Amino acid sequence: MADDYQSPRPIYMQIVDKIMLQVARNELKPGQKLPSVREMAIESGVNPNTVQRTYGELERMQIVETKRGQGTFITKNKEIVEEMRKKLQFEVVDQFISKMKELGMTEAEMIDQLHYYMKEREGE
Amino acid sequence: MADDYQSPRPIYMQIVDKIMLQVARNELKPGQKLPSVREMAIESGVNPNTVQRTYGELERMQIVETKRGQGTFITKNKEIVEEMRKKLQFEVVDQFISKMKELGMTEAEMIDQLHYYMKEREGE
Amino acid sequence: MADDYQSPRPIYMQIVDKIMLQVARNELKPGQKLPSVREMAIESGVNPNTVQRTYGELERMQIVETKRGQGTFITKNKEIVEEMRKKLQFEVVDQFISKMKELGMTEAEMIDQLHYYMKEREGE
Amino acid sequence: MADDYQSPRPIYMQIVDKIMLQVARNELKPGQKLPSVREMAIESGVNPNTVQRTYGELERMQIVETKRGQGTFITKNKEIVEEMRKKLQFEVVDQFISKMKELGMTEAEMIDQLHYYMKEREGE
DNA sequence: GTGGTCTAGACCACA
DNA sequence: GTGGTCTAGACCACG
Repeated sequence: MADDYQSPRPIYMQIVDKIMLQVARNELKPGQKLPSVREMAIESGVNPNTVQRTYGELERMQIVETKRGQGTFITKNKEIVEEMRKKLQFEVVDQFISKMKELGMTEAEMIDQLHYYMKEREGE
Repeated sequence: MADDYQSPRPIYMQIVDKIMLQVARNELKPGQKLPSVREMAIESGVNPNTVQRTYGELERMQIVETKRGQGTFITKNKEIVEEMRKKLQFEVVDQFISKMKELGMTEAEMIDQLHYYMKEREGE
Repeated sequence: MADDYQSPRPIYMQIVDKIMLQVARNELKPGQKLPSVREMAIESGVNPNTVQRTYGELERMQIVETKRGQGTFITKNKEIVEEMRKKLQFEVVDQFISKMKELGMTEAEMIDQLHYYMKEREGE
Repeated sequence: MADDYQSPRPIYMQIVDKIMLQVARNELKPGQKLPSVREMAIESGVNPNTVQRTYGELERMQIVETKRGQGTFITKNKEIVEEMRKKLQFEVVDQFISKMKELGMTEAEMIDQLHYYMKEREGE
């Protein structure tokens, strides 16, 4: 459903990405309950194993907490959420700068390119 | 050598990336001969099969031409090289914009972030 | 099995040809699962690597899609299948016309030859 | 020059093809002298080894005779030339019929296709 | 179970 | 010497 079997990115990580994004945008709020593994599997048209792995990964990152017998919840720890948000941003910007530098571009050129392609996207 | 065995990106694609970058920066010039499969294998510390795959991939992209018994050469077709260069740039910028938008940022904020992290990197 | 080790055409391409033909003749239908790499390897009496290459090639041609952990499937995109069918036909006819013209033959003569050799083959 | 380093067909066979065609069309006449290996190599922009192999192949087919110290000549044996001409034709037609049959086409359909693509080529 | 990558080592035709 | 193909066998992440 929201997953791409072709992409080189593993499906379970695609779902991780999606959830992290929803958290970062506050669409999923601290303390909110996530769908059960089975529900999410059906929703996403994916094997329950895959969702299990997604939740495991999110738990490792402390973005999510599993309460036995109750389900899986977004952490209430706002520091962690904030940290994650910053890390997401940082990674995007950092990767952009690194790659543009590899291509031999200066900061001014990066901004030029940015303007140029933003215009091309207008109306989206 | 220049490859990372941990990266999820396959080694043969890492070498593809490296060569494409060298072409984009004109460090590898149109018509120039690449090291033979065996030489490159030793240089890169990988199996010749892996390099073979790299060269095959580059040939599919028309960045490289192979002449039987003579070796593998950067294409002399400058249009293809230019197109590739643009595509590389576009992908980087496009991905940046998409991800930043997903994070809910405006163009002004993107440029802010860019400035901010560029300063942090000063001296590199 | 269905491959010819003497032919100048690589084995993996012979298998590609065979599958494309089966698709063109609708013996392999859109969405249908192909044998796993290992199964096909045994069926065809070749190394799994060789089949892997075959499937990779077919995927590049978009005739086949691979879903992680599930297997390899004929594309459901009927346009691509139809396009492939036409391309196969075109290539055969085009090559025939080109070569016959090189031999200095007119259209009438081509048809004559066609009739003549078709009769010779009767009963096949 | 007249050779294609990209084609899967070996260069020496591409030259063989070219010469056979010239003989079939009587552009090269029985008894006529071919250029020396060195001349032909320069003409064709190819390694002399490659031309050597070409002449060897043509000699094996008895289309050409080498007279020591004099050079290489098209055979005067018109039967062989005629046989070759027929064989060339046969192979083209035979391959066409085989492949069209593999695609599941009847004789009528073959002729249809032939007409169709001949029209498309008009003006060439 | 699936496909994907990699190594090691071999053989081949071609230039 | 060059690239191209193939086998055998291994390991991996993924579903």
